[in-house]
Amino acid sequence: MEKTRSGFFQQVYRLVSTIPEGKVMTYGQIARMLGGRYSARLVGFAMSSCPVHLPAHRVINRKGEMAGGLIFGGAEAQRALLVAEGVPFLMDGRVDLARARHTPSQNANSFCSG
DNA sequence: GGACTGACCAACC
DNA sequence: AGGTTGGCCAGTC
Repeated sequence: MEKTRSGFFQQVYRLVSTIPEGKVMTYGQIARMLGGRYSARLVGFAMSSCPVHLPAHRVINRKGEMAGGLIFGGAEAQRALLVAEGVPFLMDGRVDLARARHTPSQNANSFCSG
């Protein structure tokens, strides 16, 4: 009955929903943290679905770029949201994963018990 | 009911 | 050092 077992997507949504402001996560990191390195594709696809109001704008690719979620209105809007939250960017216009990368304490269930 | 598609990443050579 | 391929899950026609 654990939602976490309902599906890989649920795990992604759960993890993404725990990303604080001013922080971002990469598909690979989420995928690897969930178990598979090849699952990155699912993470990206999970965002594409965006069935719920998830901070998908805080999820970007490995290079720090954004796919321009068709849900936000475009990569520009996507980046605007991150900038508004205070996410550090590089001169190239990419997210500074070096500082914006969010690293959960291997336990993103901080709200699970709550 | 079956096959294709879809915001990617990392190992292999 | 770079180019190519494999792989995961869910939704849709």
